[in-house]
Amino acid sequence: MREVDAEAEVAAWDGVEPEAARRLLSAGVEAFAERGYHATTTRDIAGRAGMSPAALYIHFRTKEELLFRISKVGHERARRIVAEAAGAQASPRERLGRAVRDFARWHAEHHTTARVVQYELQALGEEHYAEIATLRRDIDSQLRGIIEDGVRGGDFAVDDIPGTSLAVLSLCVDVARWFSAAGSRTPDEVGALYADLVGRMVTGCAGPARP
Amino acid sequence: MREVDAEAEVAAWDGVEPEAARRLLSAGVEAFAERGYHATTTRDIAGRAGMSPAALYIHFRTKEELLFRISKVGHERARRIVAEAAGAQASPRERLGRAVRDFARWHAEHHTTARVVQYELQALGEEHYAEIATLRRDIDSQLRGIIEDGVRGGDFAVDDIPGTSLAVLSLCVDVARWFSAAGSRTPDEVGALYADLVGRMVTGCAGPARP
DNA sequence: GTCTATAAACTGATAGAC
DNA sequence: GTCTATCAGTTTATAGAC
Repeated sequence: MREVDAEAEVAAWDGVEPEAARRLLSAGVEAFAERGYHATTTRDIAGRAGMSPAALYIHFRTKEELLFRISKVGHERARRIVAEAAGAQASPRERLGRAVRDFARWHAEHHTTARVVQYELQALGEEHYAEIATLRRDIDSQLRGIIEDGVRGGDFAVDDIPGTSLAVLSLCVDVARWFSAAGSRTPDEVGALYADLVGRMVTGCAGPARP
Repeated sequence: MREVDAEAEVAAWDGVEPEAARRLLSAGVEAFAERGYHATTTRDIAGRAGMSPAALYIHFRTKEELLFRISKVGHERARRIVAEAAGAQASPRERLGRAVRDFARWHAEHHTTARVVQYELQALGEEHYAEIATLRRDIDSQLRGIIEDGVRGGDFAVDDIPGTSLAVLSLCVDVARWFSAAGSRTPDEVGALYADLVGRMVTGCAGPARP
């Protein structure tokens, strides 16, 4: 199980050269997700990648830069997922469903990477954080745009658009915290469940037993 | 603002004696929430409490024990909030609304404490973690119980009860991550918004524009 | 109970051989 | 590019004076 996960995460560093840098990024994701950035030592990362402690500094200037590279690639992937759903030729309800399904599923399937992406921002330096924050704002506004479209067109009944948008994003992001590959739910199931729940959240109605 | 927050958090350690231990717990919450457990030094905690580094070890055996005390008191408070709503004499819809409103509001109002409670579990030792995990399972089952009651009585239309329960809990917990006292929402407003959103989540209906 | 001083271990990062 | 060896600084925790 662990090795399968590690393989899957290695595959995500397609553009990175040389191979040793990819191994270090993959080892970093594993270690940061497991223990947190500050509890992880450069020795641990290098060891997981099968190298000496010094080898890390050939490919990354500092431990923080390794984190930044992980965070950047992860955020770009997450942004693309939401942007593709938001830009699709479909109704707001279908776009929202797809955005939530794919975004939540990504956080489940890549929960190790997602955990680092979402919960280790604190450890980034000021300039690196600013760069990541731009990506995060874009993800936020893509999602809010879908909801705004739906409300404008009468598809959704939402009172507090920024609040609902924030809650939907928060719901999906937190999948990274609780999801476990050993648990009873597959990433696909999480995506389907969450798309359904969010669909209900944007639907105002006087259904059964609603006062 | 910082001093007001600090005062508010100090008030939470009512039962703890002596006063120096309360100051250390309060300083620990502040520091852990700001930088994370592993990035916080015992020097920093003691400094914030106006003491020398060695003074911490008079009141706590280790830094981890300080974290455990914070985590335990926080989890007990959170559990009580959910249990009181779950045990109220009211309809499932009212009990769920109250549970979500109060639980989400607590995570907003006490977001520093809640951040430590929810995001520093990793740093606990094995035995301490096991003790906390019991409290967490209880919170989980209290909430699921409300939803089960509602489904049984026909008040709620929920397909996946454990999944919905997990999502509701996750939604509320993650408030601690994003909530900022400087933001535009008050804890009361967050509670009201979340109670509304969760109310919709458990309502199946063929409302406006739902396929 | 609190302080100053310090032990003992570990950490991120570098130097220089190969 | 990678290694071994190591520096300089920091960390948790303790010893002993007051």
